[in-house]
Amino acid sequence: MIEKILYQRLLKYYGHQNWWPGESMFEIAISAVLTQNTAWKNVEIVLERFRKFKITTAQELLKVPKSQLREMIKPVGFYQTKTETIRQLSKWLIQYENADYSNQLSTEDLRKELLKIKGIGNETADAILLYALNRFTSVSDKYTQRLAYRLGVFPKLEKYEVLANWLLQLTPHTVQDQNEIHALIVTHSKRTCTKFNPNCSRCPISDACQKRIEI
DNA sequence: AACCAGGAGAGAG
DNA sequence: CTCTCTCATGGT
Repeated sequence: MIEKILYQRLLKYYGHQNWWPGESMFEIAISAVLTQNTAWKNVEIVLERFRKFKITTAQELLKVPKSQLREMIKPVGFYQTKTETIRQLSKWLIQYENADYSNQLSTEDLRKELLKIKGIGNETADAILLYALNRFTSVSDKYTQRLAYRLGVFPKLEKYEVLANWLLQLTPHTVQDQNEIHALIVTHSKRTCTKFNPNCSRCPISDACQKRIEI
């Protein structure tokens, strides 16, 4: 089964990804929102601005006037909605950090809280849980969806929950492995299979590819 | 110059 | 439940 070799193949070929590329819990959480349907390069522009203006904590972000915040994050697109989302997320992070019971809350409860924030959906919530809060969960996305389909794991493009469970079966049950597999799938998809290449000469899993069609 | 990028929400049917 | 629109900038 492809499940047994996929993780090993990707890891051997691409190496450890050392995700998430952020310098703090705050930066990782905020950038998870900023990168929604946006190229990471645009997120880097905004992160650099934040560092330049000393916005390195949730408290500092909330001090910035909304109008100024909108201008600062323009490069990532959807700047009006994302401004509201990162402000609400910042408020949540402050509450989370101040709560003594934060470590007692289950990952599922934290997930529900994050999903209440307008602008945070399944993928972003899981990304924050896994990469910012070091909680055990999986992060699925469109790349995972297409990859699983092309490998013949599912006969169609499956919904988030199904793919999230597939990822949990794919690797050992640790935070680090889920961290790695999602990063590997993103890296792999960006480098070789964003557009389907029927030759796939530099694809480490081309022999396992069953559905050779573009979706 | 269309098309996509490390999505999500609202509305229609 | 699934489909379709919308939000928006920056790089190919």
